Amino acid sequence: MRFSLCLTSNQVPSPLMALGSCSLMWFRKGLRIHDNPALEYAAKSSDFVYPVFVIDPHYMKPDPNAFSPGSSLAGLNRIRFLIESLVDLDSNLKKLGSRLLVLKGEPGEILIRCLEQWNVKKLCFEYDTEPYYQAIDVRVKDYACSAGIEVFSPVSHTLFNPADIIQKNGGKPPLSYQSFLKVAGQPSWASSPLSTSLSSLPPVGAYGNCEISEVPSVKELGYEDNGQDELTPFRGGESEALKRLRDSLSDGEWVANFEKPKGDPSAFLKPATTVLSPYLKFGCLSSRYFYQCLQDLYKNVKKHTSPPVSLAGQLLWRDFFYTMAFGTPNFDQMKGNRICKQIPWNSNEELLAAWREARTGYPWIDAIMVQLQKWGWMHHLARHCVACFLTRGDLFVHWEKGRDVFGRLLIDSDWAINNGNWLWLSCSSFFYQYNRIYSPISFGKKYDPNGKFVRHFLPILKDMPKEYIYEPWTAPLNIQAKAKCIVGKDYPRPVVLHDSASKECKRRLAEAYALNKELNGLVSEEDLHSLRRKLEEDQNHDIKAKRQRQKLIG
DNA sequence: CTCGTGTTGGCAAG
DNA sequence: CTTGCCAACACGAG
Repeated sequence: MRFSLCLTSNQVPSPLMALGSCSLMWFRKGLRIHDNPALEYAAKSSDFVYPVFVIDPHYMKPDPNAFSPGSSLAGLNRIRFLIESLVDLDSNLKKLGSRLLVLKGEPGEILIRCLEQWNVKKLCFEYDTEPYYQAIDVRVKDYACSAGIEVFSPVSHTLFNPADIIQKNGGKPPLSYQSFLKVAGQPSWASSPLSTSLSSLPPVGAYGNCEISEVPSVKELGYEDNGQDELTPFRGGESEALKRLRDSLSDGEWVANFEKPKGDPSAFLKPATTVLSPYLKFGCLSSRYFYQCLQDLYKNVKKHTSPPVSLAGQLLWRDFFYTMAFGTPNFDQMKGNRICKQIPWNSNEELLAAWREARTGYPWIDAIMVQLQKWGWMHHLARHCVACFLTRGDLFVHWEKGRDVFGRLLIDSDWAINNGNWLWLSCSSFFYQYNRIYSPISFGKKYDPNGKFVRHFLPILKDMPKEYIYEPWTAPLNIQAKAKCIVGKDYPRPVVLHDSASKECKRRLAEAYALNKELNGLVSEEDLHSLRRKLEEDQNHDIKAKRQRQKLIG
């Protein structure tokens, strides 16, 4: 376990010190009691513990200009999930004789003010590898060190410490999952049981004139009841996370035989996966505890699946992306990203909006996008389908645009994993077989030939016969009329033709790959610009040639 | 340099 | 339900 310790004890003794030693536990992710080393350390030999959560306006303040209800960064479903998680955390802290102190403002600034006012001796918080927190944490740590406050910042959000893996691999993160597994080995903590219970916590100290509040409601944060008919069915919080974990683990056979690629993306009444990702994202569930439970279960069965497809393999994917993201400058963009292929994506706002607003005209794609808006969660393969469609499969829109939409609307959206998967799906990194394109028609049909998933999330198509539900534009007009869904009026026509669009995408990627190879990855903005022009010229030439051919035939 | 491998494509044939 | 083919890539081990 890594932590930084600063004991430059030049602090002037204050009269308050006689009251006993105080610790501050700063919650950000890690919204849990179980397996929380920072909380445990804060509680150890302290007379008072201040459990603090700072409401960051950057993340929580309503933004009326955003394309969906929520803040500028997070949709309402995820904000609600976070609030529920905080309410649960507060209630669990109360059971231990403590409570959650909620403050509002820029987190670094607020934290420093708390440290100043409360005579804190130990500052404890879970280490966070995201750039946003890295910047805040440097500032807070600097202050704490200069004030002689001990800082304890353990890595407990992931199975491994990304920095350890990078070091073991010679300074660079392992670029493939298999090499990651080899370098990572077994987690250091896995040999002994994790500490998962706390019997009590020291009381909260006096907090003077700091503005403390209870966990606010979504309404108190300034969000109107938007009257949306269907909200996410997933409730936030550690209690819910542990319940869901126990439910999943209770079917040992299911866990032992779990194979990620074999799940049914159209299952929504009973999803084909655990739906523990949002709880892992906020740390309501410890990934280490989950991993340990899985190892215990595997020990007691005859045979079980293995990484990458097993359930434990999914946690390792999470660590893989965390490590890649931590060790790759500009991981969240194409420019200046060492591992990202430079591709002349377009920034067609109309195509992007059609995708985002579930009106591409492909019911399978649109239904998934509605599920994203309403639930903030979709099956992994459903995410693949829409991400592929937006980028390398059909629309050739920049993956960063899709990343932003997912980043906002998913309740489990996680900076490292979201960016990693968009790099993957767009064939920008990790995965390069751009000929393998998910069909927006046949992929969904394979799992759900009757279109139950489409009918649920796109009720306008609920009476469309199953023969046409994945391609309603092919239905004869009388059938469209009978189904009360005229394509072009009640439901949009396809924004592109999949056959020709996907062929064009493949051609563009082939050209872009060749350019990346030729320039050894050092593709400048001008290079991309001229490639874009060349591709357009070729396309126009193709179209003209086709017209000529048609003229000759006609 | 070659060769094997890579979490999850689509399609047709057997 | 399984197999082979499509057309083809990057990466890393040797």
